[in-house]
Amino acid sequence: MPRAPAPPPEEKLRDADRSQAVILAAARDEFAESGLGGARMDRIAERAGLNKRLIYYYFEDKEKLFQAVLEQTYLHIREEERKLNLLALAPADAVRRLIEFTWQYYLDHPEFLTLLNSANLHRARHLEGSDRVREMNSPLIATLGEILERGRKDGSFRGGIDPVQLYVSIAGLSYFYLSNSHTLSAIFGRDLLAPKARSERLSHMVELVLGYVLR
Amino acid sequence: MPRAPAPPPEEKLRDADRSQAVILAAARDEFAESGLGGARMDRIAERAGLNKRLIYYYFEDKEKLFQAVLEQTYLHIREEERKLNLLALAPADAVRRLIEFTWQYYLDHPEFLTLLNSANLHRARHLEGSDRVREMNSPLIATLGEILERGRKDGSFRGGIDPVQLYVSIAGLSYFYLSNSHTLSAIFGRDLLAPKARSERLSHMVELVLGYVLR
Amino acid sequence: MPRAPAPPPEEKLRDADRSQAVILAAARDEFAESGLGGARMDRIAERAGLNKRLIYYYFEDKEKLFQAVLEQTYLHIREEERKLNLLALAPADAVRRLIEFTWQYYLDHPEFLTLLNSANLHRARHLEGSDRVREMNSPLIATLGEILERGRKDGSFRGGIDPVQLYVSIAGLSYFYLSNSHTLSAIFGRDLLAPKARSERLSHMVELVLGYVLR
Amino acid sequence: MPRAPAPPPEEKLRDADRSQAVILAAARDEFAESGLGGARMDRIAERAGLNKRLIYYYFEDKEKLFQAVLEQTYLHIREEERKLNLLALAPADAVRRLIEFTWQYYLDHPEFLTLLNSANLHRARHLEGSDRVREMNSPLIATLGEILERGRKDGSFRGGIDPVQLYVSIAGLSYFYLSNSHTLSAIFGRDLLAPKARSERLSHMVELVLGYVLR
DNA sequence: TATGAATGAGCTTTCATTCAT
DNA sequence: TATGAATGAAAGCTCATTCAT
Repeated sequence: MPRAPAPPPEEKLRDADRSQAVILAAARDEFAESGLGGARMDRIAERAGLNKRLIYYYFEDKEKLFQAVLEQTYLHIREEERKLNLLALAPADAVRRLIEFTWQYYLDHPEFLTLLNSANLHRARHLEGSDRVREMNSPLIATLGEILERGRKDGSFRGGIDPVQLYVSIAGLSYFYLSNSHTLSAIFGRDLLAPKARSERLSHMVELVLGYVLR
Repeated sequence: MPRAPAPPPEEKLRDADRSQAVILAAARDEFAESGLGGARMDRIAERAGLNKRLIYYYFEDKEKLFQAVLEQTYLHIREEERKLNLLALAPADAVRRLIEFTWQYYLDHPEFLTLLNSANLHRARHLEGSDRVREMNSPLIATLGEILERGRKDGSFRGGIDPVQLYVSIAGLSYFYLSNSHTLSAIFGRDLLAPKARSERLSHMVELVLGYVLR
Repeated sequence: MPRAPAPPPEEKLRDADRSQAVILAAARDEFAESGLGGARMDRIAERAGLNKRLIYYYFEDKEKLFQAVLEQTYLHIREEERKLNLLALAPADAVRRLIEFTWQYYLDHPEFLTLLNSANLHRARHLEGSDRVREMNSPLIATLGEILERGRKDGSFRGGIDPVQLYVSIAGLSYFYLSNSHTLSAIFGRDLLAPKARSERLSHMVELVLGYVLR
Repeated sequence: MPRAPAPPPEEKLRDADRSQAVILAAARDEFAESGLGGARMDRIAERAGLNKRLIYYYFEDKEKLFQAVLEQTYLHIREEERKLNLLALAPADAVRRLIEFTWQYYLDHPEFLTLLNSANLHRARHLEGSDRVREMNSPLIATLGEILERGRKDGSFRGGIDPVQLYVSIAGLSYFYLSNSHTLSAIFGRDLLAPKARSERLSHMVELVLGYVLR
């Protein structure tokens, strides 16, 4: 037979994994650029350099693929957050660090914002029943709760702060600014992504949040 | 919007104006529910109770229709904000009032959030070159600037606060919570839209912002 | 009543005629540019500066309008031919004159060519049953027959020439060259509409036809 | 044509090639019957017995499909002309043979006429930049030039005849008669496609052209 | 595991035509 | 005579998905 000898099984397996990873990355980019409704399976295949049929082979359909992308996306940011090792810092430093990280992560991963928007446009139906996602996210809240508790105990933080509320606020302050930066820049006639504007935003957010949590 | 709304000569709108208004309302709902990519011209026509062809007659194509919806949407919230008459209040009350209004408006008009998301997914290309939108939005920032200035002068507010930053923060705190409420509820396993959760959120936002602006 | 007094009846009538004429001219241009299938009633109305509904009022539908354009077109060329007063010329001069006229008329009225093409694409169903068209065209053949007969009698022309065949040949020699000039120019890599090319073509045609009819 | 026709590895065309060929044939018929504007993609698919989507898969859009049909059409007539092997005949016989062939080809392939008409209605924009078409057509002119040259040298033909002019005349004499046969039949009240009329036309054309080229 | 060929349903848009005045 | 508003049908084209290998 004219075909080259098949690669050893481990390598074949790796190819399969690699294909899935390549598809996921391509899908993430496409969904991020065009939203769920605007994304095209054809383009995802093209981006991945793989046959369209293969996407269906691995991910069943477009919705499931989007869900896989979402899960992977959450997994990534939560892993990065874990690496911050916030509990090793003084409470105020930990809060500041979290704000800085969130801001920088959103800046570095604009796809995160659009993917979340898409997920929410569709009422998070892609997350329903995904226990994995909840498990992924609870450690962050637990950590933030611990930080707030420590701050309260050492007298630096005010009491009664809900870690979920605080996390949502920290995320929202960066998220809205960046997610809507095009609209806001057009509306206010001012480039919100210019370097100076960025650093001013970060300062503002840190002052705002610390001004609140510090007693 | 292709035609300036002429004042109706009689007590009833002319059919043409009425049709355009009906189409705009239907389009707003459809775009809000499904996003730009997911919206269907068929469904917009059906919602409007009018022939699909008429939409093209008045609005040229889907993109232009979306743009018209966006402009009308901004127009509405800015008008409502103007009615608040914030400059008649004491600075701290004005800020609190703006937070409360923003929160309540987003709650009452969930379509505002999704429309903005869609606009941003498409990098605000629907607003580019729309001078009208900038003109609509600048008075709000001017008002907020005046409030901050008054507060600083009477000694109640800290100085150096950029009204654009503050506005973005106020909006973002409500926006993220509500826009992502489905995702967040799923993630944190807690219904963020329950009445109690809502009022807690509002308190949190007011405390956060006032804790920052008040000297 | 707030309306200006109606214009006197003759002027009104003239307006009606004028509108019809304007529509016909607009339709002729549109059909000539885009063919029957590609012509748009909207564009015809726009070209005419009149309401689309009026076209239907006067011409019933697109097909009938095309038919009216065709008839008017034939009427025009046959009238021009009649003005040549060919019977006042010597036979050979008359034939030469007819060739020159045909060539120049097609050059001046490119719409004539495309209208004919459209009519033929649709198998002349727009002319069927149009007695007017036959009546219009028979005088030309009669005239040409008379010229051939005179030439034969005075010994300058060969005998046995069918005037219909000759007319078709004269028309075809100009028609194909001009009607297909774009295609032929592309094919032969040579601009067939350049001034020199034109005069060469006319010489060629005259030589070809006179070389045949002259004994 | 999007793909060069690969020689089939087995005796049967591969499905892809066969599908493309079937689509081309169906498109040729539909365009010939209805023109470019009047042709319907649905009907082409139906004629081909294939899914409409497949047409777009292979030919991108209607315009490109028309272009592919045009190229194939030229290819065919030029191939048939080449098979005539005109250079093996005496000059006068060669000219007569070309006239006869052209006449018969147009009779046998009425679609050739309407396709050309459509192409010219659209100003040959489908041929622009198609080097292939020019390459296809130049050999014919070269051959005709050689025939004229031989005739001149052996004293039978007059000199100074431009092969392009002669070719255009030969084509035009048949083309106009057949392309406009419906219109002309209606106009002159005489069936130009009856057997007797046909043979008279052929005689007329041969006499006309030979009467010119022969010294 | 991987692919090119093929499809049905449905999309946005267009069109000739008619309604109401 | 003249018009702006409105429409049903159908057009070109696209999409997620499946077939056959």
